[in-house]
Amino acid sequence: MDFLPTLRELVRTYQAFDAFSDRHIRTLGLTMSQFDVIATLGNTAGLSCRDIGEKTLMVKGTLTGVLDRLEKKQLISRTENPQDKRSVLVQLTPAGQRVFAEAFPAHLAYLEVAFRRLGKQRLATLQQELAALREALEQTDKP
Amino acid sequence: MDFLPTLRELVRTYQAFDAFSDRHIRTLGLTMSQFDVIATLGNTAGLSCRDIGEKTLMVKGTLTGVLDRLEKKQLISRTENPQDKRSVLVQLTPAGQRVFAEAFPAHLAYLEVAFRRLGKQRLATLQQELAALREALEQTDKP
DNA sequence: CAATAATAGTACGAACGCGTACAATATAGT
DNA sequence: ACTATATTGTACGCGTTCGTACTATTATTG
Repeated sequence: MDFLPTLRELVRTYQAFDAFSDRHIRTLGLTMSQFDVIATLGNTAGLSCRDIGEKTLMVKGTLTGVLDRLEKKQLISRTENPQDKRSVLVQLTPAGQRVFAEAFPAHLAYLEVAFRRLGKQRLATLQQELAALREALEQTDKP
Repeated sequence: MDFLPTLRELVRTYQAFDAFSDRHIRTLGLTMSQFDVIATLGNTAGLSCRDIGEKTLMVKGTLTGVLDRLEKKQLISRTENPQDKRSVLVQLTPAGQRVFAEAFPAHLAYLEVAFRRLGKQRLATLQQELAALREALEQTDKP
């Protein structure tokens, strides 16, 4: 049973990251999910909900609401996709592109200050061990 | 900017853990938060909301709703604390204790299968690196 | 001792997050 | 071509999460 400290640390660290990131994003008038969508749409010609969901790890049901609120803020637009009338083309509006151009680099810089404290080596180790845990979790489900 | 892969892995791994844990807990008719509260109350003579919040990392506003639903399921009781009439003594009911006695060991065993795949050494490393990141995040906020 | 500040919970609104059900459209299989 | 199946997005309900405001009580302090 001595995985419990690691489990607790995973939860605590994720929560610390989430709070840290959130604190900055809110100063920009966005939520994390909204920022995530804008960051995903930046430098693209538009994506479907399915694509956005895959990249942001949101399920489609969640995405609908987030897009609704972004649309109300006039940061994104939804247009019909002529190739496939089931799907929707989601794009940044000019205002959305301005937010992206400003908020995205600012947020990366903000995060980098914290992450850089660890140093390249420790970041690499952490990534590797996290991936190992994730694979263990995913593999344990399968069979 | 090469902390991004580590950041992504943190999010993915946490999400994988969350989904993995949740899948099992739901089969017991509980949510993660509800389980968390029951696990915290197990083997105690009752705790205040404040105590529970500290251990589960929930803010009090969140806790109220979770406790409401546990009370409706008759798994916990809320009684007045005579020493301090502001605070409330939250305890497991007999039914709650039965759920604790059954669900808690079962869930630990379920989690252990996945975590054991990593081995003691890697778990220790992961815990250590996570803690380092958390401290970096917390320190970056302070000044 | 009275005024003020701190603390414990609850109430409430906004936004997620997930699962399920659903309508519209596309793709396969026959 | 025609039906069965799959995919895309939305609708909706339940539960969580957070922040803010509020009530009731306890501590502090002038």
